[in-house]
Amino acid sequence: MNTTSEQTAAEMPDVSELLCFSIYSAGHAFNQLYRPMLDEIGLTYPQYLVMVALWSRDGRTVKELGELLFLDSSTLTPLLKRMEAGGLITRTRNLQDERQVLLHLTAEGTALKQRAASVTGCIGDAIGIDADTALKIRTAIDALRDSIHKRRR
Amino acid sequence: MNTTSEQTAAEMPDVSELLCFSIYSAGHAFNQLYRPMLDEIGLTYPQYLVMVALWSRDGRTVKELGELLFLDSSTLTPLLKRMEAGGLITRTRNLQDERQVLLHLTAEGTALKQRAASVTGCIGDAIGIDADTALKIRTAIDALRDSIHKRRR
DNA sequence: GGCGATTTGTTTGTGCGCGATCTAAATAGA
DNA sequence: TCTATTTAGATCGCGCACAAACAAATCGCC
Repeated sequence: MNTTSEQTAAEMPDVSELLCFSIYSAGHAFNQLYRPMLDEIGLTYPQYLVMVALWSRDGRTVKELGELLFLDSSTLTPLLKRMEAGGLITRTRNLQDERQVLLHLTAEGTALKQRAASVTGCIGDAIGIDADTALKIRTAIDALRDSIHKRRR
Repeated sequence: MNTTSEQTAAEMPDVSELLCFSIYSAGHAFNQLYRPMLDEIGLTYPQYLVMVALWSRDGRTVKELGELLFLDSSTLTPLLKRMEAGGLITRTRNLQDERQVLLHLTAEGTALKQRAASVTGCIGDAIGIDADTALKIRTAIDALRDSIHKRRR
């Protein structure tokens, strides 16, 4: 008996027993649940998250948005360009610091919030759990995520 | 007061309050946690899940694998081809039903299990939660995912 | 002021992930 | 038997997601 990788074949758990797989597949399920509703307002799921972030506070920088969504600028730049091309947001350099790009909602982007509100409501109905249970799950997962991020530093 | 989308601006929750976002970002965190370890054995995270599935039962069809992992053939076919090119698995048509493709581990693919065992162990240490808590989270998320899948039928 | 280090965002290349569409094999029915 | 339907995979197009490499602006420090 030792602590190296010389383990018996029986020690590899089934894929369905991995916590990471539960989260992985639940993420896909949410994506698929949102897709048809978001299709109707012309958003992808990550774009929807960007809009939610900007609806709550307009004029963020790419970096701020990335820290909020845990996404890299190399993911956000093309995504934001597509949203700009779609007329939802504007991307302008900050005149006080030309390194930064400021993100602002257009009138169209702001107006979309009303239509998106019903999507958010539908999701709540669809997942079929009460707010208290949802909060408990969310708290546990957020703690897990933050713990992982901490260990990656 | 009515039940249409005419809601006040205040009703859109912050992105960090969305359960779907917690799962979305935790999924990314897991992916980033696994990546450096899986890099060393030449696997991506979805490829690792395929390997775990085949280590527990070899000779699955693409369809069976897709049902287990909740992935479409349009995702799996190219992924499995890359794994075949990498010498981890073989893809052969089932002679009893030529529509099916059987997936079998190569000697190299089987051998990789030993090295992967330490990865799975490292993850357990890294996330820093006890098995009981992990099981509770997993059960809740799995129920959520299945509930979503049920409503999409 | 000048210059190296840091910060911010972009580009590039690779690999998912999925809807839509297609092909071939198997099956069901008349 | 012969055709219609179903099933299993493959292909295509698009949009993430991220590492690595890059460019430009700013900061720190003299």
